Amino acid sequence: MSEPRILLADCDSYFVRCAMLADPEGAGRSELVIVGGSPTGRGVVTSASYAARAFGVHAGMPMATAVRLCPGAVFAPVPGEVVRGKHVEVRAVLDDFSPVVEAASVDEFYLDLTGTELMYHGEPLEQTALRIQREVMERTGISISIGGATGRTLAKIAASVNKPFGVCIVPPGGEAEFMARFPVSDIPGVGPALAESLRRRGVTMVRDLAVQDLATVVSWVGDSRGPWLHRLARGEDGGRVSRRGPQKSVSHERTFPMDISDREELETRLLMLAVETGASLRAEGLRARTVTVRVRYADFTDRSASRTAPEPIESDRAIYAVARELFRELLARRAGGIRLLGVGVSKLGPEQEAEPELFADVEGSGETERDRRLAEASDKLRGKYGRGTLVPARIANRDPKDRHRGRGDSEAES
DNA sequence: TCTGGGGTCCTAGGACCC
DNA sequence: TCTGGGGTCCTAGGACCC
Repeated sequence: MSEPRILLADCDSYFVRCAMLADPEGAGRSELVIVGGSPTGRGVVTSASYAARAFGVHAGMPMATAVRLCPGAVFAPVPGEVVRGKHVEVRAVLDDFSPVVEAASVDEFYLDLTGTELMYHGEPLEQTALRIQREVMERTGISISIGGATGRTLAKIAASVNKPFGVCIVPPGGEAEFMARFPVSDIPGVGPALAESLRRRGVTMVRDLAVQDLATVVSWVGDSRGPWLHRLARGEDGGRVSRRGPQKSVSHERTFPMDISDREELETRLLMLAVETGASLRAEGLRARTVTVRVRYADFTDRSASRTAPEPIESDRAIYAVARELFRELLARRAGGIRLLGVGVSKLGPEQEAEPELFADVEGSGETERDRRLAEASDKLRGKYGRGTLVPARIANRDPKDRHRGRGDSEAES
């Protein structure tokens, strides 16, 4: 068996690069570019150029803060179309280099080059990585950084070492030494909560963790994360590259520009979200058994309620019917201004082409054949004439100015 | 400074069944 | 009489990732 040879290709400030390509005359001409929600709204920074990062701007920061820190920047919305398009282009280049490519997110790809030594005539992994990097840049205009190691987690950490446009390969056998220098919070999967609980035990760096025995680490972080974290601290990374499984949930949520207390207004928003979720579900060719409603109150506490139907559903009407019941239960539990509302579906399965009479009025699902045909018809209309063509009467009857409020940032780009 | 939107995975308790 | 153990499903909440 040859040693695992795993690469992580990570696009450098990907959303910024896409925004520059989407708007060559605006963002494309500036060094200071910040991509995210509206600068005056409640959004956060999705990505900032390296020049803007020098001002202290970083992903996840409220836009209002970013404006204050870096007022001279060009503020751009998320360029959804370019983001999706370049993802496909980058992927195509990577497919030419590796038989196994896994898209871990829109801007990260794992490559498994295990067993390709003959194909590459014994070329050192670093040379291969440099060639991949150059070719991605030439063919797509996207800058990537590449990390390489015998496991996926180490490859991912390595990719961050020489960013941007860098390559870092961890030599086989050098894994433990490589890991020792990092804070535990640099390990993907160790977030603020776990890092803080380790810090209280005197562990900040991976090297502090590596000297602990397995039983101790398990007693600290639990049976499921303990063995994983213990091995990783020693540079033992069994993580390989695999195809992603089927999608498990579909959801849409929206933070309002101002908190909303009015129930009618909230139920109208809920309907819009149910329609969006239904459309996304059907676009994937899926049906769902569980509907979940999520509410975030003004004080940032989240509450959710979910219900699982005996039979899968797919129509906007059926999703909304369940969502409204759940929403009213949530409101009964706690009143007050609401900042965010979300509708999600899970327990997904494939859409079935079945005999209409077999599915008509299925006991318990509350969804009829008529509901499904109506949903299918509106999908076709939307596909033909664009989103917003067909909205439920309750939404269409509202003031058009009103309809625009509170829409997502990604829609502001068009 | 006042905190997005889309996901995945884990935990823990209760219901229900054998 | 007052008390088993395991498996599976559902629900709510939370950590984490990009």
